Amino acid sequence: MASEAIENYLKAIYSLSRESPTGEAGMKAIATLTGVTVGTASTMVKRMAGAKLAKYERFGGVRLTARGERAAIDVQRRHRLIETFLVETLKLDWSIVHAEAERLEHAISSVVLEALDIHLHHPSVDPHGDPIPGPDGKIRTERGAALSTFAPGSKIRVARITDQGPAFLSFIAEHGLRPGTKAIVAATESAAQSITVHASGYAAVTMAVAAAESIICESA
Amino acid sequence: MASEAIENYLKAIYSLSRESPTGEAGMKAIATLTGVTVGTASTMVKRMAGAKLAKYERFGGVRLTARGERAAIDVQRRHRLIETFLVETLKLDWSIVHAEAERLEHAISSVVLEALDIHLHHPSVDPHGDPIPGPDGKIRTERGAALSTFAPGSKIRVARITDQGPAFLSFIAEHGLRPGTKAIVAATESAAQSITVHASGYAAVTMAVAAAESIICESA
DNA sequence: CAGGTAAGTTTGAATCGTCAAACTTTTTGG
DNA sequence: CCAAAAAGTTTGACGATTCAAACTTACCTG
Ligand SMILES: [Mn+2]
Ligand SMILES: [Mn+2]
Ligand SMILES: [Mn+2]
Ligand SMILES: [Mn+2]
Repeated sequence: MASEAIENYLKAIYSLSRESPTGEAGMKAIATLTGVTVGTASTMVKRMAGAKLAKYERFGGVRLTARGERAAIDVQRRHRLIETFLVETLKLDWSIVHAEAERLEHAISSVVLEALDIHLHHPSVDPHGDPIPGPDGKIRTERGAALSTFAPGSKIRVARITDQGPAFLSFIAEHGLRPGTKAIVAATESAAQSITVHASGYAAVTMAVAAAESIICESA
Repeated sequence: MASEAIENYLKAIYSLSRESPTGEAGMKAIATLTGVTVGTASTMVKRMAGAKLAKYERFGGVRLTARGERAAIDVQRRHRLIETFLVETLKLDWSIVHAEAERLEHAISSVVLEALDIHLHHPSVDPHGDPIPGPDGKIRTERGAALSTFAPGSKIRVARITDQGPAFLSFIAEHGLRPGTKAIVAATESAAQSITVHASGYAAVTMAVAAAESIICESA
């Protein structure tokens, strides 16, 4: 099995290459996401290439091999099931579970994981709305567009939150913006680079368009 | 915080010195319990002494400092609460949970731990009958005597199992011998070094006296 | 008490993961 | 096209944890 460190690199490379148009991750981004210096990331990626988990050439981008990708998805499944458990069963606040899962994901065995999955009745998304990969590594495709792309008057449903920071999560939850809630885009103000959203039963909230990029929604 | 390795040494020294008459643990025993060579144990204990977690002198026994003991008890609390959770909530078999908890105990934060404690309604013993230390480090004293010390005809109640091996645990569970069950000592045969126990609703079972040392019971 | 055995210690080496700092290559904006 | 800037690579070092093997001390047994 991959070490805890390697598992973190796998996740980082996986999610970075996911959102990059080239399908490759840069060293700098890998280093930042894993909280390590660029030199360290470079060294470790080379080691991962030796272990047939990643593929890269000097000064070129990094991508995972099939083996590496599968391993990354496994870690992601563990992470998301654990987050779901922490919120659903232990009633922890969704704003803190990401950090907790970051450590537990490396210590849980597949026996415990599958028991957790059964206990939670095979959830399909985690508390942030991210899809939970199946035990076979299959992931349901994610739909939706950033809140920032909706026009005033749009009726939306929050699908996912891509910023896992506790402060942001707490802030938006106070205004009802959690995965599943419905809301209306009340206004956009291009001069102020702001967008105002109103979830029924909550006070309307105005936030920067940049912040609204982290809220993925569907038309509703 | 202590590293995962150090936490394992802490637990080993703690439980060994607990059961030793001198209150000290030997290097050989520490090494065996942690699955490491004696040289490594020696090196690590010296390091722990430097960190004021253990106290020892060359060629003398090892004991924990107050700080070390407190840290060891914390790990034990985590271990036992996790075991309880795995059995009670996730319905895993008690014969395997020890090994699982051995890894998870190092990854769980106090926030998650206390949430687990609440979810389980503050259990006082783990699935093997071992007491769960309180968050303050207090441990209820353990009563009972080894099954091997009871005379034929004794009515007993199983209190704890001190052998955490899956094979032994599965074996005795098949004969109803879990913490809490009542049974009668049907016979002892000194020539065969055996003892026969009968739990109501189960077939009587004969085992070596040495094996019966691992089953702690009270008169009932 | 004298050996012999068991227990404990030291040393030298290896692996893993990391950093800082020097260096190299690529990219980018005039 | 060309000089900074950004990105990436290497090297040397370090701390943590471990092993094997040589060595030392303590404990027992006849
Ligand atoms: Mn992690
Ligand atoms: Mn999540
Ligand atoms: Mn452990
Ligand atoms: Mn136990």
